[in-house]
Amino acid sequence: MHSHFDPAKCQTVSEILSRIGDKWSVLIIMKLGSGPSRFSDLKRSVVGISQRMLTLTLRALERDGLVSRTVHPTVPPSVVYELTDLGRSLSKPIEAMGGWVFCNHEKIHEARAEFDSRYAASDENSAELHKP
Amino acid sequence: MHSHFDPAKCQTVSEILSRIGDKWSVLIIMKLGSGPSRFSDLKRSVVGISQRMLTLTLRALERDGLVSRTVHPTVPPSVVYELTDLGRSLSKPIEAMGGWVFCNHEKIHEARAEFDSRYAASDENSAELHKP
DNA sequence: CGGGATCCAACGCGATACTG
DNA sequence: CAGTATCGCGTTGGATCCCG
Repeated sequence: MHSHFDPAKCQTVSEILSRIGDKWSVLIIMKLGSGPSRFSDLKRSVVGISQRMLTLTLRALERDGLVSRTVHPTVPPSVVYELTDLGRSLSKPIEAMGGWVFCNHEKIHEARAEFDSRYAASDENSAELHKP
Repeated sequence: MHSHFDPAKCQTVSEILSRIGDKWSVLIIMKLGSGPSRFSDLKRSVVGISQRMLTLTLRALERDGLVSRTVHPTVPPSVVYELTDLGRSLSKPIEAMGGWVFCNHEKIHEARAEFDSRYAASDENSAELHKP
């Protein structure tokens, strides 16, 4: 049976998807899906992330109960992040999305290329050469 | 065996998820999942969206080949948007995400409440940050 | 009716510097 | 090592006006 798209459910889905669907959350969840990581590990694995965004995203994920944060009071402090049960259960639909993207991203890029070439033909000489 | 989270795949997934995971795309895809809609229909169904964001989001979805745009040259022009086959296939993993959210959003809100109350104790005026 | 163009406010996010 | 604090700019997105 198919679920209908009732408005209330949609908005909740949208809200959560906006949260976990941002650029960095998915990458972090995917990385943590293969095991716990320390802060520096994450920073190295998630290429291009700033320490600020890593901290903010981790706190958001922790706040949502998807990631746990464990501080080991060693002399150089080490903090280990790990998916909670909730976070691990989220990995499944994310993997489903991942599978879909893996199967269809070529079609998307083809569609984009076609769309762009069609659009560029009618607007090719309006490229902005000067900016205020 | 199941897919590991290899970096290349993750970044592609992240990119697409960022695109379709934004606030409005999901709502529009969900709405179109129940059948074709005209521009005004969508504007009315997707509560809170501005005509600008509706236009921009629809064009992005069209560019990605997820939505088709059909113009009927009637005297009052009418434009009908509809999911493509690709868009319909995307509905499935989105529904999977939706199902997960539907089952777990209470846990998320509980986790947030607990996190906020714990955090508010040490910084009581940070509660104001979450208000519109 | 559908949507492009423009102005402007808000904030997301990176870069940098400083703590414990 | 694992953050926090501050600044600054680029992008996002709403409001408004106008056009086919």
